[in-house]
Amino acid sequence: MDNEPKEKIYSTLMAIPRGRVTSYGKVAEYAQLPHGARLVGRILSQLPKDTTLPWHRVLKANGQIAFPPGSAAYTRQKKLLELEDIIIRNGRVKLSAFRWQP
DNA sequence: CGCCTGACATGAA
DNA sequence: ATTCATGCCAGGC
Repeated sequence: MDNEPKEKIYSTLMAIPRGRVTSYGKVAEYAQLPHGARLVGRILSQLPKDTTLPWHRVLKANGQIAFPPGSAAYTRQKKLLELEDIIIRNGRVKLSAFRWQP
């Protein structure tokens, strides 16, 4: 089967160091999925809740969380990010953390 | 088989 | 900086 993309995405996620974040588009790019930003989102949405992947380190291209502010998922992700020294200011993550290079 | 939706990205007004 | 519209891919109905 063609589970390659999924595995690729998993590998990319695991490759993100602590205290650093990236965007769906970048993940898709490094996972060899051209224009697969939504695919990444799809995959993450289908991740099991007991996953060990750092999905919380994945944000939108503009540095915002992909969830509506105030929602449970948003709060959860923000919490996880703050635990990694990634402070969120006005719904926007610190740009310093956004520069992640493979 | 066609239409709609969604953890996105980008460009233009 | 904000809002609207379009493009892409996969799934669900």
